[in-house]
Amino acid sequence: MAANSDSAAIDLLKRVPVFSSLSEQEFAFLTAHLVQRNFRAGQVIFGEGEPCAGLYVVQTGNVRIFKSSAGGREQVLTIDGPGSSIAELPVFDGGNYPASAQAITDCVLAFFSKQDFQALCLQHPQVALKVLRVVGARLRRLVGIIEELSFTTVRHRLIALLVRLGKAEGDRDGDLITITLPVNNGELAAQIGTVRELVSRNLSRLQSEGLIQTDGRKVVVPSIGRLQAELESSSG
Amino acid sequence: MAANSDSAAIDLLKRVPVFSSLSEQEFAFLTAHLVQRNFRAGQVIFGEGEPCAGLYVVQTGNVRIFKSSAGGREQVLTIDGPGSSIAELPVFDGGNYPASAQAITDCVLAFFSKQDFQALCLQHPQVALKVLRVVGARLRRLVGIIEELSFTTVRHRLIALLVRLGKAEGDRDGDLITITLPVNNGELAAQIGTVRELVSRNLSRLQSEGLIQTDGRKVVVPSIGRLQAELESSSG
DNA sequence: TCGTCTGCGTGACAGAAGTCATAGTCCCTT
DNA sequence: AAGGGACTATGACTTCTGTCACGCAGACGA
Repeated sequence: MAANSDSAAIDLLKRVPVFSSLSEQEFAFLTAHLVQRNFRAGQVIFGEGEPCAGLYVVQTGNVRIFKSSAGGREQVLTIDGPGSSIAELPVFDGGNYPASAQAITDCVLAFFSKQDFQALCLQHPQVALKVLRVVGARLRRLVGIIEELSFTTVRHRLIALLVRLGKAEGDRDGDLITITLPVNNGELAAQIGTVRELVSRNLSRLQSEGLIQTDGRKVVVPSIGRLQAELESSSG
Repeated sequence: MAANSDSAAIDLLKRVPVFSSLSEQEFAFLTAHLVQRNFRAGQVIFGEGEPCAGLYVVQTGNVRIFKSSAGGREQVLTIDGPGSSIAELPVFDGGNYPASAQAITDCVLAFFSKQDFQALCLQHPQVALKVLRVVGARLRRLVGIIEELSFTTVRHRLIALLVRLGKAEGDRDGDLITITLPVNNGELAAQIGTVRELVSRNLSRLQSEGLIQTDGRKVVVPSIGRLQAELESSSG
């Protein structure tokens, strides 16, 4: 688990957006300073409020970043896969982690200490600009979540999620799109800011309206156009 | 309204966090490249979805950044005063403005083109790090909004706002704190993600519970401790 | 094969949120 | 003094949201 010069790991780092402009020597610096850490599915990587030790890059697996409430509910902020960096921000503003991170699947993460990464940014301003670009995308996502929470209903957010899933990873067969929900209803709820029961109810209702057909975690969308049309009709 | 070397303006720029590490010469570069723009109260500075031309620094007045919904509702993301930079992010990720900006009071803003500012960051990595710090704070605020929207009620958010206002700008007189609400109910509603009527109703309810006394836009808080205690009791 | 565990679907309900309509107040202008 | 405009308060109502409780089905290990 210490410094690692495995060439596959280096290849992956080269494909990480934040590092993509570095030279070979600079990678040498990077790989000399990173630490690989493994996490089991479900394991907590860091918790909200903990002091920020450094930055992680996902090498294998998926990680979710989320807030949890006193009452036990969770709100997912983002799910990151291989190549994504996480916790870029607290590295720079010196504060604690603003949310918790948890491994969804078994994961391998590369860890860089705060100091090393700041030094890298000072020596290679390009890296800082790349980080800013990544952070920009993150901010856009957060603004999007705020917009949805503030203006729309659970139904709307669920449809939006289905449409997104359908376009990103649905199996297309003519007009039909078949989605295999990657997670259970409780997790879907955390992703759209509600509870398990409402996800279940709204899926049922969408089915009774003929907008989807469900079979366990398979969701068949007869017409993604009709589904999407629902999004416009209900914007409060 | 073209390049301006007014010394008061320069003094203010020196106090802007993002620029605080620059030397005199670097300020010369800055001031040679900035453009001052004036806005009237209520005027739109840029609209959501417009291409991003550059970055602004608030010199005088207050600016609000907000999302608006199809149904005419608004959700305020942040209110920025003198010394704050706005729209730092779309400068780097190349995308459009993710939200709209509007002058609350009459304003003077300094404008830097995207190109100039990126050049500045490449030459002075310190600036990029400062921007990252500022952006970190912004991201924390957004996460806080998401948390409130996702987990709490209008009542809770209103109380939180009152507590914040009370601590930041309330007139203290023994245990009593008197707040003068800076804006009307509609704007308060936009700041906590709801509508005018609910702000009105909840203020009434808080008064009937003895937690506040209202008189127009004056709000007297007999015990901020009791008010704050309400925040803990209702976290869903 | 039998418990046990996890996840799913639903009914019943309480409270919260939002909409619409109405009436009152204050202030400014004419 | 009268009228208009902006803001506020409130009642009536609908819809949405979240909670609790329960029953059911499939998976899995003992």
